[in-house]
Amino acid sequence: MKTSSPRTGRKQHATIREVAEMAGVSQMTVSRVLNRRESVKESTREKVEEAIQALNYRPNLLARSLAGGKSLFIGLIFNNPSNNYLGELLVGTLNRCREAGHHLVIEDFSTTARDKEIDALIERISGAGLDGVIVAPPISEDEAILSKLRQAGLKTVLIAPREPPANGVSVSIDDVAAADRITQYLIDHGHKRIAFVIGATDQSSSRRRYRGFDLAMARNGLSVDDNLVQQGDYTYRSGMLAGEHFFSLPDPPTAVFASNDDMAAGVLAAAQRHGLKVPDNVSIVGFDDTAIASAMWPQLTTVRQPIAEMGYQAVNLLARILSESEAKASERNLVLDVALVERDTVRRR
Amino acid sequence: MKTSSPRTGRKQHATIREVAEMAGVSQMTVSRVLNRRESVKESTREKVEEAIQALNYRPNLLARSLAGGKSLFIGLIFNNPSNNYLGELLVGTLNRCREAGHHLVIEDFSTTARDKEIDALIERISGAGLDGVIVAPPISEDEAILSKLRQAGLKTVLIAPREPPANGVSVSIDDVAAADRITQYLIDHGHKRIAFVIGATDQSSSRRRYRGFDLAMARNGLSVDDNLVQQGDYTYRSGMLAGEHFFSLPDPPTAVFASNDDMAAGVLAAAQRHGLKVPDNVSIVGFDDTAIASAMWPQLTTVRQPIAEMGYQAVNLLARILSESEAKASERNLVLDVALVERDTVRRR
DNA sequence: GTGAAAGCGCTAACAG
DNA sequence: CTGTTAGCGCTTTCAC
Repeated sequence: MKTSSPRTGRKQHATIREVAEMAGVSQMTVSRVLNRRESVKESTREKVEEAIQALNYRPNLLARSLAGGKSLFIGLIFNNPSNNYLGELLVGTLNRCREAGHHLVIEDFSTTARDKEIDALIERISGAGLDGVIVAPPISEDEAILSKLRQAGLKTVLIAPREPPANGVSVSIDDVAAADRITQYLIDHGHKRIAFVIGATDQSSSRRRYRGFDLAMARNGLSVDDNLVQQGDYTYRSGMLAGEHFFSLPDPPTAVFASNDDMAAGVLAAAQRHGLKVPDNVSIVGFDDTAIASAMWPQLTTVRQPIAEMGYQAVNLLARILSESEAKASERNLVLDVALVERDTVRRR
Repeated sequence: MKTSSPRTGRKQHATIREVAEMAGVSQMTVSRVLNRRESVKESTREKVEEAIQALNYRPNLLARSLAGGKSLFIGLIFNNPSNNYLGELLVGTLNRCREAGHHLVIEDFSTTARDKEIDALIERISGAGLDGVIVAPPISEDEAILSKLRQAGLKTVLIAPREPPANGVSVSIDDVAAADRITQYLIDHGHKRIAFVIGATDQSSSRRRYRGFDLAMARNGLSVDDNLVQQGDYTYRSGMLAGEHFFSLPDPPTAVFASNDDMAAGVLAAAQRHGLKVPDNVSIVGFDDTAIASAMWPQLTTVRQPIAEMGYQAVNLLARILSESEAKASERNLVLDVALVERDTVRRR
């Protein structure tokens, strides 16, 4: 890179000074209209805006941040670059960072298994002069790492953590409400014998999703047959096993709600092996809307988290707690709504 | 954000000036040791380095970029935030950007279908003052968009394009070599009757992967039975159909190579429906190592692209062509190696 | 309402 | 080998 001037485009970029000259005002005035601040006479504002147009002026973010003295350096900690999550999370996070003039520093904790490595990584990020960090799942459920982060004195925002942290800040979805909602969707489609596959016992979301299912059933006066609830572990295989069980029953369910998409795909495979057509003979829904949901056939009706939005909000939250003198426990645990994704695995009964 | 000072950490960050004072030298000297440039007397260098340590000094990237006048603004164009690709691509890209002090501006072309929208987006990014753009697949195969980008005068680097662009710059993998390699892997495991599922006809990678398969078979003196080559379209369903065909044959294959993971999953489903155990009775391999490859059971042996690395190199390439006066057609099309991911769907025969 | 001056933290260019 | 002088493009502070 031997470029001699910044932002080397084909045309040298206009600066605030040129705009000021052209409009016959001071840089300060231009800056004020840029930041839509306080009093600027309507007529001068117009002149300035014309000049901006004419010069195709764009403020230089670097200079702005440097002079302004705001502009945070935010770390994003994750542990699996091929996670479906990550792309979207980065999109939302990056977008907000750009808007607000912050800088995102990504930190890959993938290889982290042993304590020593964790320590090294934490050392690295706390030495990097980051203002705060956003922690993506599943690290946001990893108490070992979280506590070390806290010890290092880093401000953190957790994405979809196990529990809204007592004294922390997080953004998550309401698993209970989401599970309730998709169960209700099944019920609204005339299903009464609905089976459920529970997620991994070591993840808190499993319990919450089960609770949501239970709630919806109860509210509709539907009983939950013990035979129609199977323990899974969020893997395809466990879903398949659960399906085998359901479809071998003398009175099989007309619909199955699996706590994630992988298990739903497993249930589907089992159904097909039993000669059952989906959705004609049995309806299936999942949770998460990961890649497999649209890769399988028929495509899965499921529920999706607003992941990009979560990243976006996480940046906001972090910026807020960083600027607050501390305290103010309000709105520290943001809960976002999910969306129902209707595809091809549910049929009215 | 009402922070009054930049990089608001708990401790105010040290500046180059403080380091200079502490070491009893000028800022320039500190800057020189920071940039490990030219001649600095060993003894002064040491003094400076001590001061840096003592103050826990980190250079401010913003200031560096602003003063240095380098620092590019790079756009990354993609069209599917939940693409498996994207997370990793962003990781590599972002990492290199940070190292080099560049800035990444992400551009989502997801909703882009009609010409008008494309125009609007292109307008937006060419107005944004970007120095250049990196184009992720599958947009990198979209001639309509590519030509408009070119028209707008934007410098581009294509990731995994249809063909190495005649007059462009790209980073890709060698599909032929990769397909050849995994076919050879199957052959090395004693397979002779190997079936192949071709990818979508409208994607160039399909042809290349087929060629690689063919090459390996020919080199090993193995014939390719017409009955053992089926046309697919990169979907799960098409893989399943191909599998149905293969396993209904009087003399079914002992191994199947599907041109992507989704189709491989479909083949697996067909095998299981035919009562065939994988990998005991039949081996299966895929291509891409997307999420489904480790979600299915047994987990899929496949081939994986070094996606993060591709992003990293794309930034390098872009920076290079931006600084070159133009010309210099060498090394404009970087081809990276793939990795074989051995999992549980291949058995020695 | 608007402007002038003084930097943000760093590096380039030229002296010495 | 090292220091001085000028900024990078913007915002802040404080006058007017």
